[in-house]
Amino acid sequence: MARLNLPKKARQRELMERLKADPFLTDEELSDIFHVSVQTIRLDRLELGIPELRERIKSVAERNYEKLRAIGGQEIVGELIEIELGKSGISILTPTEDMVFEKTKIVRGHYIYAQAESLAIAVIDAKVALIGVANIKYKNPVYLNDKLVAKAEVVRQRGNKYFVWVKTKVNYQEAFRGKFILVSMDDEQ
Amino acid sequence: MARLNLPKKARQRELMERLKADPFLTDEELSDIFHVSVQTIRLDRLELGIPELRERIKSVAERNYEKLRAIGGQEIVGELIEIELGKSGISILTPTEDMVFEKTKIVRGHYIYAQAESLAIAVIDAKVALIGVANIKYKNPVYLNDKLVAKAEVVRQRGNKYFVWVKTKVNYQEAFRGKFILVSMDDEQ
DNA sequence: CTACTTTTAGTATCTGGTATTAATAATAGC
DNA sequence: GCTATTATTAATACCAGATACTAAAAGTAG
Repeated sequence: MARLNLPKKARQRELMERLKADPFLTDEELSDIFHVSVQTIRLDRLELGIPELRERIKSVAERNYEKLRAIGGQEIVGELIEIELGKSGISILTPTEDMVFEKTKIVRGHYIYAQAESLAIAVIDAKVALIGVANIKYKNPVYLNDKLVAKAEVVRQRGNKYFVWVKTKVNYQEAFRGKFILVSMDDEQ
Repeated sequence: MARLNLPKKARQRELMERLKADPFLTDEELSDIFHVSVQTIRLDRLELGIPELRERIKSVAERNYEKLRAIGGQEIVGELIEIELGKSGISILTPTEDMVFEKTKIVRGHYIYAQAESLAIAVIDAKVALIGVANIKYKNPVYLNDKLVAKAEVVRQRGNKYFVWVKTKVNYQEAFRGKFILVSMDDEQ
């Protein structure tokens, strides 16, 4: 057999990329792809510090389990660091790689929006609240690793309608502001 | 030893819930929790049709690999089904369990927003676009499994500014509308 | 006490590895 | 050409977390 293929370094580069694209490949599948023995693949992984299949899968699972919390399932996007129910609240969100546009590293608007919206909902002292109308301005682009500090204030309440202002700052500079009108859906009318 | 604990049925119910909450538990850890032997746990899993740890982790990893595409890393939230660059576009999003409030099953606003925003960006025929100002109205609550049809139209263009209206309908009824002002950041000014 | 269900134990086997040692093949140096 | 070095393959022992199967023991109901 011998190696009919790539020299070591090139193979290892390829290997890294392959696994980045698809972390679900076993050593055996990889050995087929590169036409080398399984042992060679293992040696390569060892040199490159790439963990075994199961660990890779596990870390994908765990990472995404957290991501769920970040944007998906949880009640609030960002970390709630202060709250006075019915009055005001502050939350912090540090955008990660997956929240930005690849080319520009500018944070996708809906993450900023999501932080603001969920903060607005959190400060309302009611069982369930729902957005009615939102009026929004994005002032400045926000970049990867900028720290988004959102501050919400309830400015008016009329019946089951709440008017909440949320201002988000990056380095004390306003990056976003939004006016949310929330409708409480408490069972006691 | 014997069983100092739950009868079979109750244990199996508990087991299901435990694994739902934390799919990373091994049979051995479970046998500790319930004070039964590993074999009993395996029998339970067999009866309940719950796959082994590795399969569970794998499915979490795979599922969330897709979810990443849904809200996180990808360029567009929802499925782009028609597009005329610079003019209009339509996208469809069917909200899943993880996009709704647990109690009410109402879709969290930022998913509706994200669909609209990303559609607005998609219709602009420019390398990178960024939200300037958005003016938004949520007309009606949207529920789990409702089919969100978002339609975007470029209504005006001035220099590198684009005005895009996005209307989202559920069952031909308007559920959301938003006005987006996008700023193109093309390198050819 | 017997019949049946539930639980536990034990053994063989599987996958996808780690870790280690040793042999073989390829390539470079001179 | 021969040797030193590097790269590759092979072989073996071991591990976690299982499946699949058989059998025994414990518990429970009639």
